[in-house]
Amino acid sequence: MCGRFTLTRNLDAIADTFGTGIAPGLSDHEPRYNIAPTEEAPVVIAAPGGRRAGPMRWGLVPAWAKDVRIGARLINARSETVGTRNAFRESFLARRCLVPADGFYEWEARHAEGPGGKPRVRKQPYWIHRPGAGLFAMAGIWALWSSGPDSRLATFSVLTRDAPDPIRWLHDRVPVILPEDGWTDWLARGTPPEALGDILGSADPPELQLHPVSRAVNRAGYDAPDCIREATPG
DNA sequence: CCAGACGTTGTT
DNA sequence: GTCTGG
DNA sequence: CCAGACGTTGTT
DNA sequence: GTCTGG
Repeated sequence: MCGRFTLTRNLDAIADTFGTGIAPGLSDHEPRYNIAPTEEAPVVIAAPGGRRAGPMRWGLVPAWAKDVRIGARLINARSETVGTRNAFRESFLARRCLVPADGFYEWEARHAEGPGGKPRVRKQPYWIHRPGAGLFAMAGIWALWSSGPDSRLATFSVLTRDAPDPIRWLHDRVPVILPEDGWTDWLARGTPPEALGDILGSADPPELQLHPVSRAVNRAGYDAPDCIREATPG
């Protein structure tokens, strides 16, 4: 499921929606139409002076990891089990975050014929977003990893849940999207684990729309407005 | 006890 | 670091 | 998530 | 087919 997402709004809009200050590393954020695993994105956490948005790498690297490469496999965490998994539990209990987004992608495998009648699969991407393409908060967890005495890397993972009916035909999992009234408790250090489960379990997904887009988005590293432009599939 | 994994998705 | 499997 | 690689030796 | 990188 959530293997790509968009964040086309500028920093002012993010700061405004999430009530954050901006960490130094974010001052140059440009609209993003194709954020892929291992890339950096702005993430909101609770800080002493209030919420703060700072850059983190997508794909959680636990503190005990010997190698950053584990992060490429830890881009999603199932909300149903995130509290019990070795790789996620500590982050779930102590380091939760909001991942600002205004859309994400899912793919439909279309079976077609290639040259010589050979079967091949065309992967048709769909952009999924709120009506009006407003910002929303994906539930996330994060970790700090040290590769040496002076180098620290902040990484995050996006929580998932069963897809709601309007999306299910396309995909059975979606990111957990937290309503604004759950943000503070989700981010707070002191929220008890039971309450966290309630927040995740009661998070009704917002109304979502989807439409097919150019297969240009399939290529990680291609990041331009036509990633979200409506395309005729097939 | 030690060694090795630590995760999700989708597809059939 | 902590859990699971052998 | 998708796309692209998947490997080593030795030579320049 | 499966793993890695983005």
